[in-house]
Amino acid sequence: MGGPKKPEQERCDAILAAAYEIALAEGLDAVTARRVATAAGISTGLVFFHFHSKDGLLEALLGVLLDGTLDALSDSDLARLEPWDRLERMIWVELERLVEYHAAVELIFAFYFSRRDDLFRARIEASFARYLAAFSPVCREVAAGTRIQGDELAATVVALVQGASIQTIRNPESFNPEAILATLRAVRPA
Amino acid sequence: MGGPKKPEQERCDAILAAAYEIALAEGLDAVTARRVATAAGISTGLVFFHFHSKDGLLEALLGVLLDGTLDALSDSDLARLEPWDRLERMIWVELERLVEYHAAVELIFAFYFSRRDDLFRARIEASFARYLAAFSPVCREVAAGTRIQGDELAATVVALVQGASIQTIRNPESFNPEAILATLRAVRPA
DNA sequence: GTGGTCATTGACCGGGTAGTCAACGTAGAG
DNA sequence: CTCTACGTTGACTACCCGGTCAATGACCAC
Repeated sequence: MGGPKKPEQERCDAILAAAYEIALAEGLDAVTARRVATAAGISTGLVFFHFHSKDGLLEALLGVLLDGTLDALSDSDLARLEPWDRLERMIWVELERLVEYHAAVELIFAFYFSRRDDLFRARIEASFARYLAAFSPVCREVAAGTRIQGDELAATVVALVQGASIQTIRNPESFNPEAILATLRAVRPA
Repeated sequence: MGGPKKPEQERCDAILAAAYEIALAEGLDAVTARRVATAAGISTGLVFFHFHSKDGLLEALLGVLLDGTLDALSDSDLARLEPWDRLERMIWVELERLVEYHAAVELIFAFYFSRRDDLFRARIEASFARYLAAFSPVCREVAAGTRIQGDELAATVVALVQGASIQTIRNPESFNPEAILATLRAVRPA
């Protein structure tokens, strides 16, 4: 028994990397303490030593997923554009990211729907809510002086982007962000 | 051993009803042969006698879900309306249905994301595809004579409706279909 | 009645799971 | 060098799962 020691951070990262790989390749159900331990080249007990429980491991894994896929939304360097152009640009960037990270986004949805308690949902909900927060300002600008209500537009945009994420998961190859963008451009208020 | 006999149909319905109830109340993971049998007041063996395997039971349950929630889309009695009014109306009806059946829709998504093989996904995909088929004709009519492309509009509408279904699941109480409809009306082409 | 068909039971099996723990190495402090 | 603190191991427990099956009863045709 016993074996070489590594710093906590390094071990945790290795375990999470193994869990991430298994989840991507075979889905959330395949993420068991044993399989993760084997994939990381350590014993099962060590997983619990570092993450206390399986839920602890999954929470950490969810954190990795959310940090890597949903938390880059920003319109800081777009301030010079007209509001509608900025909105279009933000949507475009987001749709491209959804295509790129569709496997990770699928895992996030798998987390969301695998449980009904708040353990995972609260975290995911917070990330989703950031969508609304990110789109709201520009939507209000776009709506100003039109018949459109800013908050209603923001709700619609969020629904559209999230629906697009489902399309991306359903069929990553055939999903075409350009179709949605083209429609938006065509209904652009004068 | 042995016990009162019931016709196959009646038994299957009772088992499915029990499974449905458990799934709604506690999620898909809670649907085990034992729990379903207990809830239906029968023995575990009988579940397998009637459905052969757990996957068989889940497939049947998914069928019940899809029949009850996604398969009523139709625009037959709306032919007299202008294309755009018809599209609005269809979206409205669908959004209201999503709110009403949000628990069942959530279960459908749980089915979708619980597995990555085609056992459940193919069935759900077929139902989702019917969305596109249902919206395509009216979208083409709406697009005729405008800068909008019919098929692109249809893809956008499907994404919007499916995104709205996620919003409904996230927060059934606060989700407001009217917000989306109002935005659509505001961007309605002349 | 009698025989046969079939729904029904529940104990049972093999297997995978989360989580525990006493024993054991290893490294660093004194 | 020794002692202590802690990372590490893997066998172990308790549990629940899907699935099987011989025994059993209910029902029907004759």
